[in-house]
Order: sequence, then C-alpha cells, then structure tokens
Amino acid sequence: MTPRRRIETMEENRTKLISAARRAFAAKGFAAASMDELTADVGLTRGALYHNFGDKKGLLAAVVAQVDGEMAERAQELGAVAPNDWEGLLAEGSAYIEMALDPEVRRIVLLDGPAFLGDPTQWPSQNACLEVTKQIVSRLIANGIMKPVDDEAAARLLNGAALNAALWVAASDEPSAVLPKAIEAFCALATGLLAEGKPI
Amino acid sequence: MTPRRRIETMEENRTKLISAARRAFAAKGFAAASMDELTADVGLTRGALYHNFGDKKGLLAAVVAQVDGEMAERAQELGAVAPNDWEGLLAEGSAYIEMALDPEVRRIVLLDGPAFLGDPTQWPSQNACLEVTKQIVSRLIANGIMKPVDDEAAARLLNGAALNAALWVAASDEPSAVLPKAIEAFCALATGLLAEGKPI
DNA sequence: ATATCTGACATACGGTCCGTATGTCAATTG
DNA sequence: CAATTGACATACGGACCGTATGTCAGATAT
Repeated sequence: MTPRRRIETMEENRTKLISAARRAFAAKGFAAASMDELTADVGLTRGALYHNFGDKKGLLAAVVAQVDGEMAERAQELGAVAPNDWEGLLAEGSAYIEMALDPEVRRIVLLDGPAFLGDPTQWPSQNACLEVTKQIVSRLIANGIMKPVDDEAAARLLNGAALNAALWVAASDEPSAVLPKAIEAFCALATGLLAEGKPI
Repeated sequence: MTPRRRIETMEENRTKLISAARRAFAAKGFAAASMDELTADVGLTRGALYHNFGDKKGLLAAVVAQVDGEMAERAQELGAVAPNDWEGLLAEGSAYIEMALDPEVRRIVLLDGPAFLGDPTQWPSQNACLEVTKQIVSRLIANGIMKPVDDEAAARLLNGAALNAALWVAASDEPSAVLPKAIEAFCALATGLLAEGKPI
C-alpha cells in the first residue's frame, strides 16, 4: 500500500460521507435517515462522522452548503447567458423553479434545511442562490428598470414565489402540464416590479 | 363524582392533547418534541395519544388542521372587510405575512408541516388558507381585473411570496423596520397580475 | 532508524424515544 | 346485576443518537 497522507484520506472520507448523506437525506428525509446506515454505506462508522462534522445537523449543514453552492453556480451560468439583466432575472426565476423540481434539492435545501437549520439567511452558505438574485435586482433598481423597492425584499419575494410554484409543480399529477402555467404566472407577477413606463 | 359520558371525556382528552401538542411543537419543533413529556403535561400517557391519533404524525396532522383552519378563518374575516376583491387580495397577503410572524404558525404549519406531512395541497385540511386566496383570484380573473393566468398558480405564487417575506421579517434583527419593506415589495409584485389598462 | 506522540476513526455504552402488545377498570348495555 | 365494550395505562422491544474509551496508522523528534 502506498502510504497515503492523512489529510488526503480525511478529505476523501468527508467527501464520501457528504455524498452518502445527499442520497440518504434525499431518499428518506433528514429525520428518518440513520447515521449508522449512512456511514456503513461508504465503509465507515459514526466515529468518522462525529469526528468530522460534530453531530447529525453538522452533516446536514455540510450537505446543504454543497447543494446550495451548486444551485448558485447554475443560476449564475443562466444569468450570464441572458441578453440583459431583466431577462436574466426571469430566466433565473424559471431556473429556480426547475431546480426545485429536483427531489434532492427540494427535500434537502427547501424542506429539511429550513426546518432543522433555521432561517436560510443565517446559513454559512449565506443562501448563495438568493444572493445572486439580490445582486441582479440591485443593478436593475440602480438602472431605473425596476421600482425602487428594497432589493432583499424583492429577491426574497421572487424566490419565494418561484419556490412555492416549484413545490406545486413537483407534487402535481402532471408536472409537465402544470409547469408552463407556473412559469407564465411567475413572469406576470414579476412585471409588477418593473418601473412605470418601462414595459418589457 | 358525576358519572361522565365516555364521548365527553374522550373529546376533552383530544382537545387537551392537541393544545399540548401546539405548545410543544411550536417550542421544540415536531422532531424534538417528546410524546411522553407532551402527554404527561396534561395528565395522560402515550396510550391515549396512540389510541386517538394513530401515531405521532397523526397528532401533527390534527394540530396542523386546527391552526390552518384558524388561518383561513382570519383570512376570510380580513377579506370581507376590504372595499373590493383586489384590495382584499392585498389585505390577505399582508395578513398572511402577519400570520407567518406568529412562531406557532411558522414552526408548525410552514416548516414542520410540509417537511413531515408532505405537500400542503394533499393535506386533509386541504390547505384551507390557500383555498381562500384561490377563490378571490378566480373572481378577479372572471371580472377581468386580473390577467387570465391559472388561478391556482397565481394563488400559490402570491402566498409563497408572502410566506418567504414573512420568514425573512421574522428572522430579521429589526422586524418592525423590515415589515414595511416587505409589504411594499409584495404590493408592487402583485400589481404584475393586474390586467393591462386597469391600474389600482 | 527507532521511539514517541498525535489524531482519525472504530467500538462500546447509556439514555431517550417511538410503536405495539397486553392489562385494567369505568361506563354502558341487556 | 352480570357481561361486554373500549378508552386508556403499563410494559416491552427495537432503533437511534451522542459520548467515552480504545486502537492503530502515520507524523515527528532524536
């Protein structure tokens, strides 16, 4: 055996545990997920878990941070593609709805996260996805395209609307039929934030 | 002792357990609430609980149904006071924000409810509060005041926006300073649903 | 190179909690 | 008044979390 560095294996184990936790939390939910089972799936025990993450909620926080980061990354990609900030905001809203359709995202970040870790704005990951929205909103307000409302308020309202729309779509019998209705309503709602005399 | 009717005492015990559960769930959250402790607080044991509600989630469902019903009742009261349906919708949104500021409502109905009972539209209480919003939206669309978007989509987006705004306000350092920003942004957003050429 | 030490992880244990199976007694019924 | 029902208490088994202790590979010092 090649004598491996301690730091290396430790990082590997952290990665293993987080990926196992993503699967377990998404499948059973945080409360029903067994730490014994979860760690055994990657050939470890709870000893590794409590040493690396402190407690069960610590592991959830790590998983949430990872998924939240991926969501922000994807949101920024889509925002960069749009021809202007306003289109980018709508695209990001649609992207948020789409992301919330992913069972892993929905269960871990949108349901168990707030329930067991508290308000998302207090998370270490700082609600990365919302932060992206807020920056776009700030620019739109500064450019006079949007009404001069509070930027954080607007960002939270938009993401909240998209979130609930996504939960509705995901739980519906025919998601593909409901999705366009949700996006249409979202875009209609968003126009309420446009400054007067500046349609489209 | 006056020989009490069985039905009477049973109903009393159900009421006792539900009110104790409201307190416990609001204070500790559903997952951390102990059924032994909860039942002992009202002079009963888990025997009574499992006989009346089946399991722990059954008790949560009963509590959610009660709180959700109270929310719908309050929303209808406020909607009836407004001079017209549109003003009623805005008033209801503000009311939803206000209700979500109640720790009991926030913890039980908005966080633990969706996390442990699944999608609110599938609840036995049939998401009573959302149903009220949907009816108002339907009338506004029929009267041509609102854009002809899907009524359920609009209702969910509005309530979702209000909900997240409320969570934000509640978690903020200075709720009283943040509240008006949230309401302002909400009303601005809502105007996006108004039909063209029908301002205010 | 060898001895010592550090720390990442495994193992063992105690405490708590849930759900069920069984027991009990008051209230009802004939 | 005897029999029965059923609402609730009690007892038990299984699972799980968090911690305390043990162990051994890898790092460090001489």
